[in-house]
Amino acid sequence: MANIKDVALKAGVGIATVSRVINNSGYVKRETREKVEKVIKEIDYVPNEIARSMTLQQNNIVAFILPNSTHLFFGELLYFVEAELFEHGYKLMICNSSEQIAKEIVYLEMLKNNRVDAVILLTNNDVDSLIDKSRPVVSFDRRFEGVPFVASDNYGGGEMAAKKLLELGCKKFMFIGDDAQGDASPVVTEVTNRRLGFNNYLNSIGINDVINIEYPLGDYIVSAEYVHGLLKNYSDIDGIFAISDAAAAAVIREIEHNGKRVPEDVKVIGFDGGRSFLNLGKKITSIGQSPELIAKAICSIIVSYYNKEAVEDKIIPVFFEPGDTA
Amino acid sequence: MANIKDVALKAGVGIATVSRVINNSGYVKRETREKVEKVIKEIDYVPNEIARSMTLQQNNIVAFILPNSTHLFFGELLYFVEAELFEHGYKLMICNSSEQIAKEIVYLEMLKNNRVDAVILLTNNDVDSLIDKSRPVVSFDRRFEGVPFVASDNYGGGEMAAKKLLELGCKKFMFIGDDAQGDASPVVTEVTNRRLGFNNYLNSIGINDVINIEYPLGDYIVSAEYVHGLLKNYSDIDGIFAISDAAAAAVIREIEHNGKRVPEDVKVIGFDGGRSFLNLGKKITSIGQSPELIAKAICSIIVSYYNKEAVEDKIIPVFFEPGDTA
DNA sequence: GAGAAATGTGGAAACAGTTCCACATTTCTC
DNA sequence: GAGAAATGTGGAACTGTTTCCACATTTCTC
Repeated sequence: MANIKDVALKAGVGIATVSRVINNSGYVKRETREKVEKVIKEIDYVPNEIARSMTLQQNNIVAFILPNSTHLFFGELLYFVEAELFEHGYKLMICNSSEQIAKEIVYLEMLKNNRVDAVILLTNNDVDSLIDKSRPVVSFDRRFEGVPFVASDNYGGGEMAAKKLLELGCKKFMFIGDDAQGDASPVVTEVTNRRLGFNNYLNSIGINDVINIEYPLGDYIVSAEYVHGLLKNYSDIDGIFAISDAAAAAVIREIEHNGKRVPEDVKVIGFDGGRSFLNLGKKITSIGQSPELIAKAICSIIVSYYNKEAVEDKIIPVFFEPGDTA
Repeated sequence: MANIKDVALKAGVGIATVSRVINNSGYVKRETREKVEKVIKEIDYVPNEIARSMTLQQNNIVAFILPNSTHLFFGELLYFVEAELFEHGYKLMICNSSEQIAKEIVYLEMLKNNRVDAVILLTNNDVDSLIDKSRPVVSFDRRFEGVPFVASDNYGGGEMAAKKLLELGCKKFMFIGDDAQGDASPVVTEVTNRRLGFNNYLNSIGINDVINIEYPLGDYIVSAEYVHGLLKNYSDIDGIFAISDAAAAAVIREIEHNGKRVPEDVKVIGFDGGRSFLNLGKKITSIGQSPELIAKAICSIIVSYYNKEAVEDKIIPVFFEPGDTA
């Protein structure tokens, strides 16, 4: 493949001049520019971005580490992040961790090697010590010391779900989420915030018997048996807030399987936005997160890094998405 | 950040020796190796992959151009492609074209600049002239001259759907797909193959009144009105094969909206595999494509490229995925 | 029309590695 | 124990850019 030297030689100018033409920088006489441009076309020269990134110490590659792009919401987020980065001239490298910390570690190392310009981190694991904080990192949904953070207003979302279920006349409430640690844990995850928003609001109006049950991490893969086991002891519940739409769907299936009707007997609100092109029958009522706004927030932080501006955490509003299950 | 020279200096050896230690190549005395390794740890040296790719003329980055990772099947494919590439030590750059040829063009150009090692192409556009065929390219679901090709056995899938609907007693058939060109077009897309498999099989047993109707490209975004318009003139149809599960879902919704029952009055088979974690109510009966097998086929072609082995097209079997709609 | 400012150009260093080659030392083989 | 083979090491060229710097030429300004 032709390189800059070939162009310079053929055009009878110096390498520096060709570089100036390509980058539209410095002074170049019109005729010289035209001559060079002609040669570039002729020999089909394409600047080597790898060599550029070497001198510039910058490659405009952003990496996105996420558990699983198959998860609808993550997939949407990925889509919008990519679109937004594209607008700003960055490329996106995707790293599915499949929830495996080992894979996350390998990726985190690899990204160091590759001098990736920025990393977007979406993980449930405690990888604090592995993050190269000397480089731009943005974390979604999980706080790490010294790393800018973007998340939906999960606490507000929890409150919203509680209010809605109350409004609809529910009396006995349940929260379902992968919130292993409970209040004792030092780590306040965003899932915890959903639970807290939900519980605290209900507590604040005198409802103290909210049931909180644990749903396995990685909410998109659950067996019917598992869900059955979770729910079997709670027959009087009539208002459920689930950690995700996927969890909500699994729960609704189980409830209906047991002969109760949703939403007539039990109302269920999920989280993420209830979108699904494959939905047949009911649409899940949900607290929506906007992947587009989140993506924009993440990217604006990355852009700020590039411009050496100060970066700060961002909390994105959620919205109520009506459906057929509450 | 420390570089190889720093290591060499501190360890009192030559740069070449450090390189040999890192890459485990050539001869290095045990003591020397240990000394170097110690220094690497001490000053936290991480080899710069950009510089490496420059000399090696290879960066182990594969790009995947696809319309939209939000589409469930594409998202799954992306997931498995990434996982498979990871196993082989490659990184994946993702390029959502959003079906816009303009964005595809920009990406195709950019990937040339970045000397990406290989490109996986998933497009509906005629970008033949834009493909840099001097470099490894694999195309999924769309044939380009001189580009290795991977696809599901779409023709077989069409036959399979026809047989199944016949088996279930259907009498009047319809195919719904984004197959604008019709038989007259020179381009045989894979969608065409699904249609042909379906039609040809029915024709071969004497059924010649199959209705083929057009469904808009980008099957994941359609309005109810649009679908209504498509179907309103065909009240006697009782067996439908739709181009995708998303299309099937839209069609089923419309049919039920019009007071008919699925599958009692009309049976519908989709394409892709019927998977969806958000499904409530019916699950779509479908001809399944295996994203995992497809991903493996794509990656094995890329690996063959790297090893300078011959590459050849691969057709991946499909399977019948039972559901509630046929 | 002289001196200053603006414009135009190319050489060479720098970026951070790999690898060929030459040379030195050690180990083997008969 | 001599010659051959294997092992060990560093220098330097090379990958393809950008950019600083020095120098040349043109255009302004009074």
